[in-house]
Parts: sequence; structure tokens; C-alpha cells
Amino acid sequence: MMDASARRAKHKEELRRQILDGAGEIFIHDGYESFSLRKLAARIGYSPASVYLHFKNKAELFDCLIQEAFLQLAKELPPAPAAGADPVAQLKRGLQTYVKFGLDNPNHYRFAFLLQPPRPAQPPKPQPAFESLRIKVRRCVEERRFPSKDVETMSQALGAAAHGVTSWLIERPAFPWVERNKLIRRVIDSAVDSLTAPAKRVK
Amino acid sequence: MMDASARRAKHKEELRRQILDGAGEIFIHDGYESFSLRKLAARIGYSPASVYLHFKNKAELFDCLIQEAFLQLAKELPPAPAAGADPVAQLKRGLQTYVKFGLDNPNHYRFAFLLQPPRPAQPPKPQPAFESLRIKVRRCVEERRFPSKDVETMSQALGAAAHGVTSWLIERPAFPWVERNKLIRRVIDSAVDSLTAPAKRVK
Amino acid sequence: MMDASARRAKHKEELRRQILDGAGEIFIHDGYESFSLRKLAARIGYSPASVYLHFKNKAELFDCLIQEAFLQLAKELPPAPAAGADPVAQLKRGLQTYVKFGLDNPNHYRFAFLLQPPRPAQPPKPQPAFESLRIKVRRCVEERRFPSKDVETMSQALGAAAHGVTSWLIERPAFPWVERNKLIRRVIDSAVDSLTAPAKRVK
Amino acid sequence: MMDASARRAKHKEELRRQILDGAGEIFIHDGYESFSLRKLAARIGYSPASVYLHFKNKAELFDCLIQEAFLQLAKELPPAPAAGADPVAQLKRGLQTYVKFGLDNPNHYRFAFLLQPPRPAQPPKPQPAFESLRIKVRRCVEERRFPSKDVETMSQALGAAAHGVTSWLIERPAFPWVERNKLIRRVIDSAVDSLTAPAKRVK
DNA sequence: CATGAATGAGAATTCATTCAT
DNA sequence: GATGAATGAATTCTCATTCAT
Repeated sequence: MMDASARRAKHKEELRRQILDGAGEIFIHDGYESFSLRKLAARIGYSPASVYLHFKNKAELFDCLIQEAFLQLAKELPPAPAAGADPVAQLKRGLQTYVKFGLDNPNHYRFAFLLQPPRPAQPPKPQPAFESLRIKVRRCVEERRFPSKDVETMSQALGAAAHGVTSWLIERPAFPWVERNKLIRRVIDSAVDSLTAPAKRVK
Repeated sequence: MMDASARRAKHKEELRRQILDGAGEIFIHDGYESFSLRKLAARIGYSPASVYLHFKNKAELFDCLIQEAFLQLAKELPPAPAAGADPVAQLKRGLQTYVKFGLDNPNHYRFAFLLQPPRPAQPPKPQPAFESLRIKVRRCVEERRFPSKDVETMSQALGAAAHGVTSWLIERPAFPWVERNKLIRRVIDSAVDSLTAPAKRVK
Repeated sequence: MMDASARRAKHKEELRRQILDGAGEIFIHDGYESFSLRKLAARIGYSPASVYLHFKNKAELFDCLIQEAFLQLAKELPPAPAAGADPVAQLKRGLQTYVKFGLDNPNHYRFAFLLQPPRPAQPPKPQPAFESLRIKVRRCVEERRFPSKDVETMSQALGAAAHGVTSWLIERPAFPWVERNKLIRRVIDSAVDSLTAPAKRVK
Repeated sequence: MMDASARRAKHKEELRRQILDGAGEIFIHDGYESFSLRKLAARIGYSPASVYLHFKNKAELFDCLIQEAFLQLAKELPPAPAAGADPVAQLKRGLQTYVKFGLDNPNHYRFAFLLQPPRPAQPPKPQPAFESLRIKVRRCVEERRFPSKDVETMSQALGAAAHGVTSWLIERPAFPWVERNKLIRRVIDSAVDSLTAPAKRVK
């Protein structure tokens, strides 16, 4: 049979995965700036030169990691909000998924939203995750659940809040956090619920 | 007189400042990871070896920068909440100061809350900023402005939201943000106001 | 029939040619020192490993290129000096051919006479071109066209002059040379003509 | 005394010399393309990093070697041709000096005239040596020693011949050359003497 | 016959750090 | 107190070469 080449291709794919996963792990354990192709190679048990058989150079490997993070997130997010359902509940669920994704895939999240790699000309990354948020907010506005009509500001505010918990929980694991889910719920509920009530001006 | 030694001490202090300031500038201009002691030395007009007369090594210099960031933030925050004033308003003001500090001192903020430098044994940093937040929340609870009594959860939720806007605005300057102050107000108001109302359960 | 093996041999020969030609082209386009087997393989559309089916290693490939350069030159040179013709004119013509060959095949010339490749044990290359020169000079001596009888010295002097123009024109293309052919004629005529006259001693 | 810094400066200068000399030797022994800073460092008994204390990078080291070669040659050449002397004799002496310089400083000569380093943007090197040749030829023309008036062609032809012997003797030391000086005299005399006689056309 | 995969060796360069002066 | 000199270790990356398939 011709599975010789098939096996090869599969092996290649697996090694590629090993490289990407290994890179992610190093980023978590050793921090961004102490990442090196040598360490990566050592971790996966190959020679440094072998990495170049799969990625043109360090930058390409980076791009790949980021790309993957976004793809993963896109896959995770509930794609089309069901028509009849409560839009506010859907919004909350979306935010929760977002946060949960970050906590479940901390390295992916880091790549996508935390690391500021010094790559000069990165393609203007799409923000599919953010667009998905906008859609949900817009729905709430259309169904008169939010008094304000400023979709963009509300979306950004919600995104910021969600990003805040996520990143903090990820980056400061040593902090004596209260129970995770309670905290997340608290942040999201606060951010969303306040949008349903007329704004108070306490100063 | 002890003129001589006094002058010496003063000079030492000044050079130390130069080093720290120079480091901060390099971080801003060249990015975190392209920082090097050589560049620092070149910038301040001393030899690389001279830095070691003031800091044991790179890690200590880093610790110092972080320390300073925290101190700076502590100085910025309204220290003692005035007794009579509206505690909710004070809470909001505190959060606003926090965010504003981050935006005004992005490198300080980065040091204090974003970077996860590869320093092996960092002392468990105090979180004076966070304690100050707790105090303000507690005040609101004590004065019956918040139905919940869970100071810690509320504090962490508020902190997370504030951190979210700050870090996002800092790290993603290219994003088409709405007007900064509007966004910040939106986040903080949402986070705080919702605490004053009985929790809604939308699921 | 032995069709199959014949075809195979032919294919092998063709590939060998492709390799040698490709190598030559790379030398011209990218310069000597940026030559690599990988680039060569890429250019001819084979894998690097395939080159090793035809050449033991890089050094052998080099030797082959040099050999070829010499062969090429030998082919170019007017082989047997026609008996009756003017030997001085024939000598000039030979030198001219030599120079022209270099200018027309700069990479061949470089291989044969300019590069000092780091090949540890090169066989003491034959100098067919030089021998051909000697023959022509000897003829002139035999026919009493040159007062001196020192064939070797005259041959070497003529060769040096010819080599001088050739290599200089090849290696310094940016220099504001006078018209090529005029220069070449000038050099060769000078070198040869002076041999026909009794030596002057100006000191 | 303050000879501490003086000693230091001297040592620095010496090391610089060691580096340049070592580089030259490596070029001769190992060939141009197998030159590396590592080998250089090993040869002079320092660490590779130390070379960077004296030269910004490989290219700068190269430039320096070339510069030096030209300077050395310029120093060697008889600068101002004495007014009354025989201009033809002076021309010959100039060419002889040129050749002799090459043979005495083969690595200098190589740098200046043989190596074609792959440095993209080299400053348009001056050719003081060539200008000196032109001057001498012009003098011969002015004093009616050469029938032709084409200073440039004659200069280039003479230069080419001189370069021919020099480079050949340098690059092919294994060749069974006739006695060096005889050969050199032969080449130079031929090239110059023929200029004094009316051109023959043997074609 | 041809090649994909793999690698050891080596390239240039930078850096944090030490130490004698 | 300050520094020039020096370096070991690390970085990214390329290359010639081998070998199982």
C-alpha cells in the first residue's frame, strides 16, 4: 500500500503539533522572553535545526501560534446566537465562554491577547471574538433590553471587563482569589446587568 | 565636615535615579525584550560595569523598577478616604485614579501588573493598591450601600474590571477604541453601580 | 533490448549536466561564496540528497567544474597551429582567444584561474592552455622571429599579461575601462611585439 | 605616572594588529571563504567576542584590511616622480615597485586587488595606485617618449600586465615559474618598451 | 532512482557579568 | 568610584551530509 507517504505526512503533522505545544509550554513555564528555539528543540527531543523543517524561522512559528489561538477561540465561541432566546442571557453566556476559554487555554489566550511580540509587520489581526461580542450586544439593543444604544462603547466595556478577569486569573495564579466561578459571575453580571438599568450618576 | 561623604551619597543617589529612569525609557522606546544593560549604560553615559556598583544584577534592577512602580501607584491613590464623603463616589474615584495612573505611566503599569519577568525568587509583592480598594469597598458595605457583604469578591471583581480596561488600552493602542474617558467611565460605573442594586438573576 | 539501461544512463548524464550548469549559474548570479548545495538543488528542482548520487561531495563537484573549465578552454583554443601561417600572428590570435574565452565564460575562468578553493588535495592540474602557448612561442623562436631563445620566460610573460587583462576586466567590471578590444589588443600587441625587437635596456 | 592608560592604549593597538594580521594569515592559508571570526579568535588566542571590542563586525574588519592594503601600497610607491629623470625609467621603476609590493605583501595585495568580497555597498574605492601610474605615463607622453598619446589606454594596458604577473605569482605558487625577477623584468620591459616604438600591425 | 527527515557542526552576533587597574 | 578588557554562554540560523524508506 502507499501508506508510506501517508505515515510520513502524519508523522510530520504530529511533530508540528509537538513543536507548537512545546513552544506554548515553554512560554508558560519560562516566560516569553526566555523562549528560544534551542530550548524548544531540547524539550521536544529534536535538534534545533529540525524546527526549521517545519517553520521558516522564529517569527513564523510565532505567527502560527497566534493564528492557532484565534482559531481555537473562534471554534469555542457559540457561533450563531439562537433567534428566540433571551439576548441578555446569550450575551452573558458568550462572555462566560470567552473567559472560560482563556482559563482553559491560558497559553492560547496569552498569545492572542497578552503577549506583545516584537514582530514589526504583523498582519492587521482580525478580532472575530470581538465582533461576536458586538453582535450579541447589538441584539440586546435591538430588543430594547439596554436603554443605551451605544453598541460600541458597551461592547468595549464588556470586553474589557471580561479581559480583566481572564488575564488577571491567568497571570497572577498566586493571588488569593475567591472562588473562580463566583468571581467570574460577579464580574460579568455586574458588567451586563448595569447596562439593563438606566445609568445612575453618583458623580 | 561630612560634606565630602554627603556629596558622594547624593551623587550615588542621582546616578541610581539616572539608571532607573534610563531603564524605563528604554522599555518604552525599545520594548521590554530588547532591553539590555549595555544599552542602558550607553544611554546614561556610563560603562556597563558601573551599573553593578548600584545593582547586584539585572534581576535586582528589575525588582527595583517594579517596587518603584508600586510606590508610585501608592502615592497616586487617594490615601485615606475622607470620613464623611459618599463612599461609593470615593470608590469610583479610586478606581478612576488607578486606571488613570496606568495610562499615564504605562511602563510602570506594565512592570507592576503585566510583565511576568523571569525572576526566579521574587518576594511575594505586597498589593497596597488592592488593599486600598478593599478598604473602600468595605466602607460601602459598612454604610449599607451594597446589599452584598462579600467584600473580597466585590473588590476582586472591581479590580479585575479596572485592570481590564487599563491593560487593554495600554497593550492594544492600535484598536479603534471609543473615546477613552467614556469607556473608562462606562466600565467603572457598570462595575460599581450594579453592586448597589439587588443582584438580578437572568441565568 | 538494452533500451532501458541506455535511457537510464542518458538521464543520468543529463542530470549531471543540469547540476553542473546550475552550479555555474549560481556562481554567476549569487557569487562564489554564497553557493550552497541546497540552493543548487532548489534551482534544478531536485532534492539536496540527489546531488550526492552524482557527486561524492561538494569538493568533487568543484573539481568537476574546474575540470570542465579547462576542457572548455582547450576546446576553444586553436588546436594545431597551421604549418605555413605566420607564427607571430598565430601567437597573438591564441592569446586573443584565451582572453576572449575568459570574458565570455567568466565563471569558467574564475574556476580555472582565479579561485583558490579550499580543496585540500587537488590533483596537480594540468595546464593545457599554457602548453598550447609554449608551443606557439616555440614556433616563433624556431622561425627566428624572436631574438631571444628563452621560450619559457617569454611564454610565462605573455601568459601573465593575458591573464592580467582578463582577470582585471572580469573582477573589476565597475572600473572605467577604455574600450575592451582596444585594451586587449594593446596588451597583447605590446607583449608580443616587444619580443620581436632586440631588448632595450633603459635600466 | 599616568602610563597606565598609555600602556592600555598600546596593548589595544597591538591587539588590533594581531587581529588584522591573523585575519590576513587565515585568508592566505585557509582561503577567503573559510574565514570566520571564530577561527580568527582561536588563532590569536582570544575569545570571539573580543574581536568585537575592536571591530563592529566582520564587514568593518574587512574594510579595514582593504584600507590598510591601499595605504601600505600608497606608502610604497615612489610618490613624486623626480623632475629631470628619465620618465620611461621612472615608469618602469613604478611598475616594478607595484609588483614587488604585491609579492612582498601578498595578503595586502589580495585584499586590494583580488578578493571580491560580497559587501553590497562598499564606498567607491579610490585607486591611488592607478592614478600614480597614469601620471608617470602622462609624463612619458609629454616628453615625447611614446608615439601614442592615449594615456588612458596605455596606463590600463601597463596596469593589466603588471597585475597579471603579480597575481599569478601570488596565486599559483606551485607553478614552475622561471626566476621571478627575470619574469617580472620581462613583462614590464615588454609592456613599456613596445610603447616607445611605432606600433606594428602584424594582425 | 529519488527524497524527506534529521542532525552535528559551525556561522555571526549579543549579552550579563567579572576583575584588574 | 569608575571602567576597559575580556569572556562564557547564549541567541538565530545555514549548511553539508547521511540514511531509511
